[in-house]
Amino acid sequence: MSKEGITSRSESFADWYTDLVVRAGLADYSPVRGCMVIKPHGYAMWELIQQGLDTMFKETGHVNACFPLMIPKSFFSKEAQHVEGFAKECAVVTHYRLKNDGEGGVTVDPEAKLEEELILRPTSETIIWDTYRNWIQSYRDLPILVNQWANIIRWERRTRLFLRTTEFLWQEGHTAHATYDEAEHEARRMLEVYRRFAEDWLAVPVLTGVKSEGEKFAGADHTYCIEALVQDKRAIQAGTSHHLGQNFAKAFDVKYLSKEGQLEYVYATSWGVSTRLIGTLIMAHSDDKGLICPPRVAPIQVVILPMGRDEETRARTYGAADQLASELKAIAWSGPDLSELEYDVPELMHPLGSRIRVHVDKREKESPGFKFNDWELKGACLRVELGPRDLESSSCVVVRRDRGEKVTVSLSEASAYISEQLNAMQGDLYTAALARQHENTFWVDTWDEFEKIFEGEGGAGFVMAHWDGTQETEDIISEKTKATIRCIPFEPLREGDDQPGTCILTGKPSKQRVAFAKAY
RNA sequence: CGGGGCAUGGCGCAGUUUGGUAGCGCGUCUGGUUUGGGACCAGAAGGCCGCAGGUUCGAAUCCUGCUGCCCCGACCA
Repeated sequence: MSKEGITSRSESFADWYTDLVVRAGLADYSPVRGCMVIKPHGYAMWELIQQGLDTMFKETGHVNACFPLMIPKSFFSKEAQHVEGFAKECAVVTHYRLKNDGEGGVTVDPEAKLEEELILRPTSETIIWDTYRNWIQSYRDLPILVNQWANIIRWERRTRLFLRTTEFLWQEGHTAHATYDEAEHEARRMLEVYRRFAEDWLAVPVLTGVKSEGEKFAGADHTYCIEALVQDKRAIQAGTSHHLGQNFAKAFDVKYLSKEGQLEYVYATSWGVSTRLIGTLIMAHSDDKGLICPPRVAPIQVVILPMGRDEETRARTYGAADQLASELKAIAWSGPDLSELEYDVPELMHPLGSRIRVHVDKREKESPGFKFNDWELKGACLRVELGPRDLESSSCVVVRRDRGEKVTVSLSEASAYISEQLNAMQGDLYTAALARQHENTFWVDTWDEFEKIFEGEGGAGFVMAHWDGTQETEDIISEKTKATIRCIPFEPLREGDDQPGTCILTGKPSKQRVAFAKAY
């Protein structure tokens, strides 16, 4: 990485990503291995994501709560399936006190050993279902629709900023229902919320579908997911929604008295997205100059750069910049109306009302050229240049981050133009990403071709191919090609995808094509 | 858990082969000139060379041990 700019994507996609995250001031490494500091600029993106999703959760009838970070170890033996998935990556609290080691440091006090060790939550199903047992007696107590915004600890071997860290932020919804069908509806409905959020807010098109047995959450009956494709043609799981069946109700003995007076086990769902969404949108849209951020989740949507050589000129350009900024701040901007896209969500979900997020950059030490590059790196959606030449003609120069073209606009029309361009950029980013997804989705019918497409390093896009439905075949395929089944899509991507065929590897009968890809 | 790399002012690095006053760039601070695509000049501050031993008159440099981080594989959101 040179002192100016970041590693290019063509040189090394992985280095590009890390350079971007660090240099754009989104996050940084911490003193603890695998953990990151989310810096204000990156955290602002997370806050916008939270606001958008939380509104949608409220509109679908959910309420927020917060459960403890530490979970008794004994809870983990209650549900064997679930433990299998996480046991290898749990942090354990064994003591509750330190003492002086006599050499100027501290040491764990062996006298302060916990009677029962505590697990730092890798996910909260166990403690939540232990709690739900007390909340649920009759059918009148159902459904329970609770979400929590929380941090999670998973001791991952290999970590990457935002994509996989030891500690990360997420939300986890945990719902309880009287019937299988109701839980099924909930799991599907929340997946649709995720799809809508990914597409409308993050401008990232996703495949929706069900996970294969091998890829599903260990404690689930079945798992749904949204899968995105990023610029290096790798897939990334951007959100999951699980139908947990009665697994946790049985493990924690959660029963309700039905209308008919019968004691029945409760059905459950859980669903979550994490700070990984930030990594996803970075890899989906950004370029070699830095972050390209969809306006809806951009901490700074418009940056105004007033310029001037001398005090007198600056007084004038600063005045004009402040004036424009206050005009923009008065505009209620919540993003384009994408309702024509017709989502399969019963509840009306409208984006938050908000104001245009604008910043006037009055740093006098930095040259305009430096500021151009700096804001391109940081992902301001629109840059407004306002210098003496512009004031002569009562205009300004507006540059869209994703286009880079300089457009001269009169000051009287600037705020309306900027508002329009934010809408346009939100839509254009989605369209571009969708085109990229289409260009990188392939239909393959022979094993030779399948192996060839996944040859070499890096991703190869989505490959739609037939699969005989067995775990063994899935394992062999991933061993040979590094590609995994990302999902079994709900809807055929192309006509005939949902028709029977023969397995790409074994030649055995296949019910439908599934989406393969190399994944993050 | 295997393989590789790295550890030197705030950041990025050189110096290590062949031991001899700790250097460069960026950033920071001061002053001045600048400002439409990463400005310039002058001056200044800032280091237990990851830790612990050892060899030596003398160690960033050689030897031994340790620790940490990053990257690549197997496992995972």
